[in-house]
Amino acid sequence: METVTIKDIAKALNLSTSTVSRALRGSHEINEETKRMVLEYAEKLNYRPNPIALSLKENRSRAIGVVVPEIANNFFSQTINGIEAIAYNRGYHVVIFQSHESYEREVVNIEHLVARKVDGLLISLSSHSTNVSHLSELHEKGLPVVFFDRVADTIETSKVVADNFKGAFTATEHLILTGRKRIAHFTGSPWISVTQERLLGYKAALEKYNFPFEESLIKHYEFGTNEAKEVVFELLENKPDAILVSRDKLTLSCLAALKEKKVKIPDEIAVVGFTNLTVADLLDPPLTTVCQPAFEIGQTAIELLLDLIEKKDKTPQYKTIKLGIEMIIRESSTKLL
Amino acid sequence: METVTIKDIAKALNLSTSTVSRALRGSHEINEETKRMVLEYAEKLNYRPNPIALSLKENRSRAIGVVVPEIANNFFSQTINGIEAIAYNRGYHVVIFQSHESYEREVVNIEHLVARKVDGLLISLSSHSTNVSHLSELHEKGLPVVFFDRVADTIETSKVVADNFKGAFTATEHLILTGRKRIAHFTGSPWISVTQERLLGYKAALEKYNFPFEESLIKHYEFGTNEAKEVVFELLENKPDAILVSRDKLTLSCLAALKEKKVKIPDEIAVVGFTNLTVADLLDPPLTTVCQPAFEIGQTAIELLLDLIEKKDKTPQYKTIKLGIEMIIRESSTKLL
DNA sequence: TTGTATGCGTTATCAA
DNA sequence: TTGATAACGCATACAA
Repeated sequence: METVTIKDIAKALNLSTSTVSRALRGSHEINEETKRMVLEYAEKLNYRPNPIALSLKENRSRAIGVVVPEIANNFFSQTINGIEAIAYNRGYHVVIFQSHESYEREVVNIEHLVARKVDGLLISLSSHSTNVSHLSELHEKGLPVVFFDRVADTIETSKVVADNFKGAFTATEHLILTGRKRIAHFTGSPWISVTQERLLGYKAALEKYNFPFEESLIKHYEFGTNEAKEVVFELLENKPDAILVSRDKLTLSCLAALKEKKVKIPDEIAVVGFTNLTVADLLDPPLTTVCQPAFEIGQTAIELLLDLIEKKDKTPQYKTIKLGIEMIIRESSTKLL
Repeated sequence: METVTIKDIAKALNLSTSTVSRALRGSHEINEETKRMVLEYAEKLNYRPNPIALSLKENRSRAIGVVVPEIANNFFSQTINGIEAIAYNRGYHVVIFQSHESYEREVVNIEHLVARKVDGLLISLSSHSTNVSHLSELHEKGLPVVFFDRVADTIETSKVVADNFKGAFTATEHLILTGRKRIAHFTGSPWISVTQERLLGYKAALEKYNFPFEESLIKHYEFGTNEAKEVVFELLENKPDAILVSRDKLTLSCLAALKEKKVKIPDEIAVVGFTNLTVADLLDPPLTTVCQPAFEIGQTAIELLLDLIEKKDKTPQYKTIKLGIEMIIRESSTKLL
């Protein structure tokens, strides 16, 4: 795979590489005629500057590193689309890594990205990343980092999240107002920010209506342990009449578990899922969802990051942006209440 | 973001950069004691070789470029997981780009990847890539390229696909054997390989059972045009009693369209979807699917690619691998036949 | 066993 | 207006 370099052009045109470089960069300290010649010839040979050489020289790459727990997930793939849409327009490209919910993989991924001299980092923490020193070090060294969705409270930088508290509050309130008495919450690892916020929202709604908080109605599922369905079965033993579920996969597992136990939805148990599943409408009954604005989260996050990158000289303006979350109550999901 | 370089180590230890380099590379032409010292100090400073400098020097990157139409799609995200699993173990990393079903984006993506000196390319063509000269040129220049799923017949290199012919044949035969008389086929752009293979399988099954082939029972949907649901409505005018649908999104659109028209599935119309949707079991009735081995396709593709890359000196051994496809007939989807 | 010099592709600085 | 040179980080051919 040989490629055309400035040298090739210089040799062919009997010029020095610096002159060719100037011509290509559109410098003004150059003869118009020479410039024309160079550009023409470069075009003919389909010359492309070598970004690797540029990276080495400038110690940057015009690339953004993105680390997500997984991409086979509606929320994250939609977020990535939002990130890409903006990055593409602003001349950056996006390098995506998956942590697969593993702390170790996350650390390795980030090392790779840093070694590759990404100009900034967008990250949603793996569910096992309780220690974030790998990130705080980078942040202190001056690498622009923006968190989205699963954030680290201990690191002071920009963050973009959905209003998980409000989402959980609204969903729980909805269940209460439609007559549910024993509302369970099936959620993810207790130490990730999203889980905590949702749990708080759930509790706040219970409190508002003077519902008792029952520990046994909360179940956490941790990735890579037992089957999520089993956890739902345990939950069912405590006789909930509604379940508020966090995240795509847990929602699917919950529905599968209920189906397996032949539980009638929503007659016996109502379900509300925090999910960006595209099939919620097709289910029977249609699933009531609390939907995160994934695309917008991605867009907002990359915009904040690019701002940090491009104003790197000034003292950084960190922002935490909380985007509205939408609850979609689909017809018939509450029909029997 | 300053980083530790060989120079820093050399200076601190009063050595030349070459000695340090040798120590780090584990060369044998070096004093054991010096080596120990260097390694120790490098460890202490958390030295990491700069892959960009290496890329510039060696004209390669230990990175694989992957171009897919979109990642917010079960099939492709699962494929990417397969690719990553192998690449990671063999010391390569994976750079993912989306063509968003656009020929122009695909061309730009590939240019980026080539400029970044990827060691090889894995690609599933966008639905608008009828012209593949951008790829054949690269292939002729010696860049290892492996196609998966949506392949280019005109380029002679390794390819990994599912047995789409057989999948469509089996599905159609299943519909025939369960008593369907007017089997429609709702599918994607006519010029992509997958569409063609499936169409052939569908036709072959009809032929085997002496069913007439009816042009009006075939509908193609092209991304970015009108609504997929509208196309299904058109199809319904021709009174099918079964629909074989290609791809995730089309299957969802088809189900949504049927639901909107209050068509009873499978009583009035049976549906079989070529899809890797994880919710097929949860639908009512459960959806019969023809399921591509996405993870394995990814694994196989990257293995072939790495073989091409690592045996670049020898004359390349191109293979076309067709992986088995699985039809999952879920209970009750045929209950009334 | 170690050091010096060179080159990968590009641009910035300085000299002509 | 143009050219020569150095530098980015690393590895290696060659010299010591």
